[in-house]
Amino acid sequence: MAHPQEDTLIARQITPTPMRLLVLEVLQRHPAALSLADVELLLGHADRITVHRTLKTFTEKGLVHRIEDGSGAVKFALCEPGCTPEHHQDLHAHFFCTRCRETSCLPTVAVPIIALPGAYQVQETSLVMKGLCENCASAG
Amino acid sequence: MAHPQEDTLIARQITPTPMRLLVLEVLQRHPAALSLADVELLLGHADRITVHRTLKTFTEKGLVHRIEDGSGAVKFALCEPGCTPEHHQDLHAHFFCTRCRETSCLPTVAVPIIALPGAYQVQETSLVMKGLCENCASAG
DNA sequence: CGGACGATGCAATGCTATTGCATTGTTTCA
DNA sequence: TGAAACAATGCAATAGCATTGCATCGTCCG
Ligand SMILES: [Mn+2]
Ligand SMILES: [Mn+2]
Ligand SMILES: [Zn+2]
Ligand SMILES: [Zn+2]
Repeated sequence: MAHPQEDTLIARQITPTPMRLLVLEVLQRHPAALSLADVELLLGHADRITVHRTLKTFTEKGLVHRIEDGSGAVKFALCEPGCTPEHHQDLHAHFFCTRCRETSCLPTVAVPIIALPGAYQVQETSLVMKGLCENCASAG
Repeated sequence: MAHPQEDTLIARQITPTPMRLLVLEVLQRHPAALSLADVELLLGHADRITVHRTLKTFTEKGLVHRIEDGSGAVKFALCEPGCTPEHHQDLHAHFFCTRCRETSCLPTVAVPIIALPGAYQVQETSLVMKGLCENCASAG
């Protein structure tokens, strides 16, 4: 067993490959949510498209979730262990810092369940807050 | 007084021009939030960049608000009369239909005020729900 | 009239996401 | 074992949205 990450991938029915292990490591190592460009940069010399498809596979298998924070680029973050592509356990809010442009998960802030008037059928709810993150707020 | 919309623009300190009156009319006529491409299409032969700058001006003056619904394109919708660029009165949720790709304001659904742990400074909160709109849900 | 300023429109560019296709590598099975 | 089948990769190309540069036009003053 070379990498402990292999089990993580296999558990989600993702064939482990060197590239996928590298992307997973980067996601595990960084606390903030990462965009495609972020991952590409952190990996050094990785092909952008392969990383893109890796993240797409991870999303489809329930290993990561997508965060649309309005920054223009979709961010990705690891899911909780219990998540599946259909039923995510980690339905939490996200925070986008307008100063350092970092996006972070707020695992303690649950997305509220809201009853809509009329015949709306809600499939997904996203709650994004913008402002200054803890670092930037204290840095002035 | 040629157009009744002129007063609306003047009240927001926006110089009325033919293009701006046309864009405002389109926004008033359509209940759903509109993207830049939507407005361009509805206007017929309008220059995309001019419409873009018109919407930017409208946003800066507090006449419309931006909606980032994750569709890839930013949507725009008219604000309530009391809104200013700094203090929006209409802090409501939005709904994006995954079938017809229309985005609508939910004026009756207020964005919840959420206290964040730590030193976060929230400037703005966005609550977007995805699913089937009333039309698409009843159409099956 | 002539300058100042704002609005407009065309061209060009940047950035993100996505697809096509050839190649490589690995698994499967006769 | 060897060939077919399949998945993953990487380069090229494309699409779509947003934004900037710059020249032009029009209007408002002085
Ligand atoms: Mn998250
Ligand atoms: Mn709205
Ligand atoms: Zn920050
Ligand atoms: Zn719909």
